[in-house]
Amino acid sequence: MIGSSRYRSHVCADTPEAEGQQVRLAGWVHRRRDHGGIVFIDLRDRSGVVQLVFHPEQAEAHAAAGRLSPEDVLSVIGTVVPRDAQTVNDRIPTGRVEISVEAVEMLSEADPLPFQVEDESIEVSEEVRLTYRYIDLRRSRGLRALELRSRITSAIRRSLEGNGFLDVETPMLTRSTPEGARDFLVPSRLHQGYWYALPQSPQLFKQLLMVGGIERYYQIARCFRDEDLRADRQPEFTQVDLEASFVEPDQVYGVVEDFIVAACAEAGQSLAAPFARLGWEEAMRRFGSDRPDLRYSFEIQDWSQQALGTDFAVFKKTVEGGGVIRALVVPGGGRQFSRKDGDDLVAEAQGLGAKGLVWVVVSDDGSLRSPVAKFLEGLDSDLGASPGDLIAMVADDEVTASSVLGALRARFPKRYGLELESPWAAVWITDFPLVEWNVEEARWDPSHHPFTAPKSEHVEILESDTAAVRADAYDLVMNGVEVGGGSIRIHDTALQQRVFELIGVGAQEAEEKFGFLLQALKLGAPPHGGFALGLDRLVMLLAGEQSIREVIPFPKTASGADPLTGAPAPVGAAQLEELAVESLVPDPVPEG
RNA sequence: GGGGGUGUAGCUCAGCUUGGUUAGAGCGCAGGACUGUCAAUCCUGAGGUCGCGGGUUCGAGUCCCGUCACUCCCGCCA
Repeated sequence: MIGSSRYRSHVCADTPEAEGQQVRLAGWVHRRRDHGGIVFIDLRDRSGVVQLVFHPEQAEAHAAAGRLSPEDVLSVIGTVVPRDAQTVNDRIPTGRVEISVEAVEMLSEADPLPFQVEDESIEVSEEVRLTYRYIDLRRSRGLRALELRSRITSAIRRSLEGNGFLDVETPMLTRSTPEGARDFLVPSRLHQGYWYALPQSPQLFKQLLMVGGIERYYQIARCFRDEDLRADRQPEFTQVDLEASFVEPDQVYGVVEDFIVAACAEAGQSLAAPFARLGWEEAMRRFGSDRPDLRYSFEIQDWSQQALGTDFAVFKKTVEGGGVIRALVVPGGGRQFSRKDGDDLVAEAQGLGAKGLVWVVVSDDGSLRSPVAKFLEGLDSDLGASPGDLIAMVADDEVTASSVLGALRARFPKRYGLELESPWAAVWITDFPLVEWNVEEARWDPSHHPFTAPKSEHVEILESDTAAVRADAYDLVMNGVEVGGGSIRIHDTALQQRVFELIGVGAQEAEEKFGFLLQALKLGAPPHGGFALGLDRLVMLLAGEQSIREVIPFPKTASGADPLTGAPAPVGAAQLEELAVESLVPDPVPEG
C-alpha cells in the first residue's frame, strides 16, 4: 500500500479498522443528504464508500458541506466513530462506522454531470457512456471490470512464467501480409510510398522466436484487424499469445488449461482441467458449430432414414437426393409456441440459408402439432421429445442443415429460457480441416493460417485427398464463445512449400511475402506450436458481460469510432504532404 | 455491402398505431425548509433544433422519402 500523503492517510474501505483514530480521506462526493442541521456525505474512492457526518458544531466544515455537489473531489480530516446501533447500515461494508469531519479541503469542484454516477439503476446509453468514459469508469460496473481484468492478466502472467515462458515484445510496426483480415496501414515518412502495417497477431515473429531458441514465449499483445465490428470484436484487441518448441498439442493444452483455471479462480469460478475435447467433425454433426455451447446438452439428431418411410415428399426427395433430415429438440420450447412463432422461425431459418424449416410442437397429450404433423408419426419417440418440447427440422445438404440448426441452437437457450446445465463448459475443438474449398475463387484456403501443420499421418494425402486432411489445429471454446485457437506449425521447409503450392501461393509469391520465415525454417527450426487467447473475450465471460466493450477501458463504437477523442479524424495537409500521401475523398466537413 | 432495432429535457423514458390547444413523467439541476439520513424528505422553479434534411397537409414529434449516429445480426474476421 502506498503510504500517507497530504491528501489521505487511509482509504475508505479501511476506516472500520481505524475506529477511534483521526484519519484523512480523499475521494469523490458520492451522495449528499443535507438535513439543514446535520449533513451526511457518502465519500467514494476506488476502495468503496464511507459516510461522512458534518455536525453544526464544526461550523466551518459544516458550511463547506452545505456547498458540496456530486462528484466534487475533496480531502477531509475527521475521526472514525462507531455508529449507534439504530444507525448502522448493513448494506455497505463500512456501515458500522462513520467519519465525524473536522476539516474539509476542496480539491476540485465538479460541474453537473452528463449522467449520474451514483444511480446505477439507470442504464445510460452506451454512446453517452463512451463519450464520458472516465465518468462511466467511476461506476462499479466499469471499475469491477478493470479490476478483474488486471487480476486475470496478472494470474495468467504468473501461470505462464511458472511454466517457463519468457515475456517477449514483438513489433507494432511491421510489414503487411494481405492474406486474412485487412491491415491497418501506417505510412512511412522516411520511405515515402512505403507502408508499415499494424500486426493482426504476432504470428510470424513468435515463430522466429522459436527459431531463435527462446523455446517458450508469451506476450500480452495488442492486435489490429480492420474488419467490421461486433459485440465480441474490436479493431484493436488483446491476445495472450504464446509459442513453445518441442511440443505436441497435449503440452499446449496443459499450459493453456493451467492459466485458464488460474484466471477463472480470480473471478471466483472453479474449472476442472483437463477440459473436454471434441473433434471438429463430431462438433459439426452433433452441434452444427465449431464453437458449441456445451452448457446445454441438446443435440442435433438425424431423422433421414425414418423420413424415407414417410409420405412427406419434401423430406423423401431430399434424402433420396443425397441430403439429410436433421432435427433439434428444444426442451419446453413448444409451450406458448404460436403459428406465428412458427412462421417467424421458418423465415429465420431461410435467412440463415435453409430452404425451409419444419416445426413441430409436442402437445401435452402427446400429439404432434405442426403444419405437416400427419407425415411425422413417431417423430417424438424417435427423437426422445417430451410433451411441451419444440422440434425444429431442416431438410438440406448436410453442411447447410448442420449450420442452420447450429445457428438456431445457439439462439434457443435465451429465447426459450432453457436452464443452464452447468455454469461453465470449456472444450477443445480439435482436428480441424487443414484447408477449405473456396467456391468463389475455386481454390483451397487455409482454415487456420498457412503455417499450420497437417497431422503427420495426413501428410502423404495432402495432394491426393486434400479435403480429408486434418490439421494439428485446435480452438478453445468456453460457453459457446471461441476464446482462442492455435496449432502446431510447419517447421519443415519442404512441407511448407507443399502447403503454399496447395493453397495457390507460388514459390515467387511465397518468397516475396514470407521469404524471411522460409529462410528461418532452413536455418535450424525446432518443431513448435502455440496458441492465442482473446483476453477481452475471456474477461467478458468471467465478468458476466455480453460485450467486450465492457471490459475494454476505451473501446470503439460499431463504426470503429471513439466518441471520446473523436478518432478517427482528418489530418492537416502538411502532415499528409510530409508522408507523400494524398486523399481521394474531399476534405471532410468538420462535425458541428 | 445487406437486414432488424433505436434516436423526444442533462439522464432514463411515455406520447407516434388513429396528424389537431401550451409535448409530459421520474431522476438530476437551481432556490427554499429541515439535526440521524443512507435512493433522506417536503415546497417552488428552470430546462425541448422531438437526430438532421426534404415532402404530403390548413396543420407533422406523429405520415412519406432521404440521410446521419448508435446497436444487434449476416457477409467479412487466414
